[in-house]
Order: sequence, then structure tokens, then C-alpha cells
Amino acid sequence: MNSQKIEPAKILLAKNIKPTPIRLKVLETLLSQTHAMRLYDIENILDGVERTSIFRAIKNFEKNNLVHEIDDGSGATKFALCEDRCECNLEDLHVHFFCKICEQTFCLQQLQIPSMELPPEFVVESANFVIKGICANCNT
Amino acid sequence: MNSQKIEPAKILLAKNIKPTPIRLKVLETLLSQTHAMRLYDIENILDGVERTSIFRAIKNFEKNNLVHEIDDGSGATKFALCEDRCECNLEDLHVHFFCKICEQTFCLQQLQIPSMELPPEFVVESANFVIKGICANCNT
DNA sequence: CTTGATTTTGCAACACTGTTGCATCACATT
DNA sequence: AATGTGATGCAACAGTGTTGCAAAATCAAG
Ligand SMILES: [Mn+2]
Ligand SMILES: [Mn+2]
Ligand SMILES: [Zn+2]
Ligand SMILES: [Zn+2]
Repeated sequence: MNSQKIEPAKILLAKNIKPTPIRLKVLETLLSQTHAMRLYDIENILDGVERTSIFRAIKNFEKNNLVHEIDDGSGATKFALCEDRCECNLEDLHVHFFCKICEQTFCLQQLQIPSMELPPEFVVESANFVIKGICANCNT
Repeated sequence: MNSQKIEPAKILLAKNIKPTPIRLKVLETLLSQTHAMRLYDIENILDGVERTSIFRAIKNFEKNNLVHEIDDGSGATKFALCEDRCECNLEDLHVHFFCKICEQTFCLQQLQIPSMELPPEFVVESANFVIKGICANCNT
């Protein structure tokens, strides 16, 4: 019955994050959505919680490989939960999809970012691959 | 001898853009660089020209397929000239490279953005693929 | 050329996002 | 209880992009 409340704490502890009230709220918010969220989105849902506190919680999550950030060109960075065993390495990177209509961003976790043959002496460390168009929901 | 001054105007006219003084200056600035530029970079080089005027010139260029914009995650959008026959279609899209050291962004025009097998009902219209790492110049 | 319409530019102000500094609070340890 | 560490709230700030409006330049007739 209280298993719903125990689970988020477990997730945080598994990543060595101290489960403070705000961090739990932020994590629960992220868990409640199927798409990536802006700081502002979380702020709206968690009415009364400071932007800065959410910001620092997210930054903490990022440092501990619990969330990854997506730059979808909308102006605001979006955040989404990583998969269980994600360590945010190159192999963990996946393609994202930004819908121009609903403006939501989805993780296409099944689509790994392809490796490219770079010019000589270029070293790859990370990547951001966002496909833009119309999502299934908005595609009548 | 004045062929240097005629050329930028020709480029603009070829794209049906009226070659006003500011537009010529902005285009010349873009032509003088090998990497993509922020609005702020152009503003610094064209000292005395208003940010807004550069902004509107760039937007005009974009609309007429003379420049394309790149979202490299640095916080500021970057702009680079399109290739001659570019119409900013899906096939014209290419990969970009952002160097974490010099913070410059390069067009890898030889690397076309690969097409991905999207989930059903998803329609692709555009894409932004940025690889991040260390560029040849900064790679000792 | 003169007039009037259209476009371009300069200037100011604004909105949004992300970020930092600092004081306060909660909590754990001694 | 005293103390130290970390979390949070509050305020202020910087960077970027964008819009409104008036002045200036350009263009198109008459
Ligand atoms: Mn994702
Ligand atoms: Mn490019
Ligand atoms: Zn959609
Ligand atoms: Zn570099």
C-alpha cells in the first residue's frame, strides 16, 4: 500500500542520492510523465517549490546518472530519466524526438545514436541527436 | 579590384535578398569565418551595428535558405552559411561538431544526417545532430 | 522632382531560461 | 546541548532572443 512511496526513495538510494523531500517530489514528477520535462514544467506541477531547488535537484540527478538532458531547440533544456543501468556513456546515448505541434520531447531509447566517421584528429565525447517532426499523438 | 565587393551582393541577389548595407556586412562576416557564429560574435565584429538589425538580417537569410542554424547546446544558437544549392531539405542536413575547448562549431558537410527508423506514425521534418568533443585544432 | 507608400534600421524594453550568493533551516554527530 | 554539514528559500543577476515603435532610407508612381 505504501509501496508507491517507497519506490522513488529506493531509486535515489540506488544512485547514492540522499532522498530529501524535494528530490523525491522531483523524481515522482519525472516518473509521472512519459516525455522529457523542462525545469518550468516541473515547477508548475510542484507548485510552491522553488525553481532553484528543483534546479539543484536536477543537477544532482544528472551528476549521478539518474537523468540526462536534451537540447531540443525549443529554447529550454529538457530532462528525462535514464534507464536503469545507464551510465551516460556514448553507448547509452539515444535519439530524441521533438514534436513541433505538442512541443513534447520523447526518448527513442531503442535508437542508439549512430557513430560517425569524423575528420582526422577529431575526438568524440558526446552527442545530441534530435529529430523534429510530428509525433504519433499529434499525427491524425 | 572591386570584385570583392560585388560578390556578396551577388550571393544575396541569387537568393532574392535585397542587398542592404547591414545584410552585406553580416554576410561578409559569415564569409570571413570557417565556423558557425553566434549573434553575439557577429555583433562584436560589426561594432556599431545593432543586435536587432543583425538578428533580422540573419532571420531573413534563414528564410531564404542562405544560412542554417545550429543548436550546439552552448546556450546560444549558431549560424552558418548554407552550401550553394542548399534548400534546407532533409537531404541537405548535415552533422555538426562542437568543440568543448575552443567552443567553436563546425559544419561537417560531408556527413549527411542518417535517416532513422522511427516508431509508427512519427513523421520526420527536420533534425539536429551535434557531436561534441575536441576538434583537430585543440587536439594537441 | 515631389509625394506617398514600403522597407530598413536604431533604440528601448521585455520575456524566458539558467545560474549564483547568501541567509536560514533541517538534520546528523559528537 | 553544541557543532558542523548539507538542503532549501529568497533575491538578484546574466545571457539570449524577441517585439514595438519611431526615425531614416528606399522605392514607386504621379
Ligand atoms: Mn532520452
Ligand atoms: Mn552546417
Ligand atoms: Zn506531438
Ligand atoms: Zn576546438
